[in-house]
Amino acid sequence: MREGPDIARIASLVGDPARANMLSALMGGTALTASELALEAGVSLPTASSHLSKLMEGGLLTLASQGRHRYYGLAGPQVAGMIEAITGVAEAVGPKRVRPGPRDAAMRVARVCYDHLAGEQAVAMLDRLVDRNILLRDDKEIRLGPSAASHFAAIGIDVYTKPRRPVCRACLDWSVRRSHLAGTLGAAILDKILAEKWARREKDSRAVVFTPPGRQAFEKVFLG
Amino acid sequence: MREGPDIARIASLVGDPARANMLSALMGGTALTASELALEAGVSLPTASSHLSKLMEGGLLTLASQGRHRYYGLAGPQVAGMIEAITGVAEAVGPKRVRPGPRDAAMRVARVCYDHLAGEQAVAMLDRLVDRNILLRDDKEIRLGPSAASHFAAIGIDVYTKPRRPVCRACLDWSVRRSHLAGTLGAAILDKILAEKWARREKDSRAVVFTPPGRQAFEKVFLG
DNA sequence: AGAATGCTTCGATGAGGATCAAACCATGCG
DNA sequence: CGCATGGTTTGATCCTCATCGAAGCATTCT
Repeated sequence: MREGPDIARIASLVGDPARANMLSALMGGTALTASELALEAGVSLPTASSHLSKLMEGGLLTLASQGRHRYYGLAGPQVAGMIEAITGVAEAVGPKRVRPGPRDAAMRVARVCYDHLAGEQAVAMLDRLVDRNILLRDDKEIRLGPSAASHFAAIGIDVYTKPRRPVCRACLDWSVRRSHLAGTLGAAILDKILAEKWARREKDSRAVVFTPPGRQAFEKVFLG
Repeated sequence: MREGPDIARIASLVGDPARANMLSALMGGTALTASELALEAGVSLPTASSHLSKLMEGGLLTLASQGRHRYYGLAGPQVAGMIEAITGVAEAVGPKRVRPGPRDAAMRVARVCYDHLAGEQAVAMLDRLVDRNILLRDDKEIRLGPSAASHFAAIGIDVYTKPRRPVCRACLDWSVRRSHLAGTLGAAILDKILAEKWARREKDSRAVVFTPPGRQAFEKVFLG
């Protein structure tokens, strides 16, 4: 008999289809209401509510009450990382789909990972930022380079304020299998991309689709 | 309703206590027989056998038949990574144990992670190898440095033969939260440590305990 | 061949948990 | 207020699946 952290408890929380769908939906990064999650999971409201209590009790979700709305979100980056790891195995092990549907293709290029950008574009961006010495990569510990503050300030992102979460973090990309940028800086960049309308979120998907001029602007700023 | 890789299927496989215990046991890296796994999981042999079929069908295990023995092992590094990710969340979310027992302390210093060394010692080792330019770290992609071949050849490890698995890989350490060395080189180094009797495996645990002279030898070779 | 060991399959049992309808709170609106 | 909307709780139903004893294969040892 083994001891230690109760991994079965956590895994079984993810192991129910309804809950798994809810968690996948929340990987989009935006917090959702119980009704929205019920819809995503394809179950009735009471059922969803029951599942949400369990996920809360298990510490996988956070809850923000606003008036009569209650917004559920992932508890943190660690939980998001776990979901990605499980997704990776499911992808590798699951039925090899002959044709990767069009939505999958878009997902590989750019998608939302919790609160930051993932996919080929995100990996390329981090590589380029490191090449230009704006960020310094040393193991998973990504740090700000000397010119980082001025560079990001120029595009309206403040890297000085120090919140609880680290500014930079590496996050292993699910499709590319290399790291992309997470942390508050990664989140701020995604915010910027959406605020500038360089890209829009695909409905009911994590995919992020750049507009032609948006892509140009993005490349100018981050890959230039 | 969501589509995509069936994450619930994978997670529910890990979500049963008996199966979770088996997988945890296999994180030790050595393949085990059905009877050994039944003992680990605290279930009868028929029950264990049933669980093992499910894990096989789910693609989480590999099977090597040798005579009348059937050795079950983890299907690969990706599966091991997933287990570590889940363990991390379970640890973070679970009941904060006031005192980390002595076994936990040993685990933090050095333990087996699938087929290579993990823990503080392993992280320190990788850092030092990178500092000395024996290995080159660039993102998760760790590569051999110019002097790697001769350096490892000197201690009887051949880094030339190219198997299917990559020679070097970074693996995020569960306790230290930084990367340590995985891949065939990581596995070879662990083999060396155990072959030279610098350390021994703690019984029924993933902990690795160095002997005083063994630690000295290890530090001389890898941290020197 | 016969016996012993290692493991899987079969069958029956039982418990946990997913589900939804209906009833029940809570907040916001007119 | 009273009604509507968003959410949770309760209760009853149903079904999956974990469990183990007994029997069945397979491989090795003598």
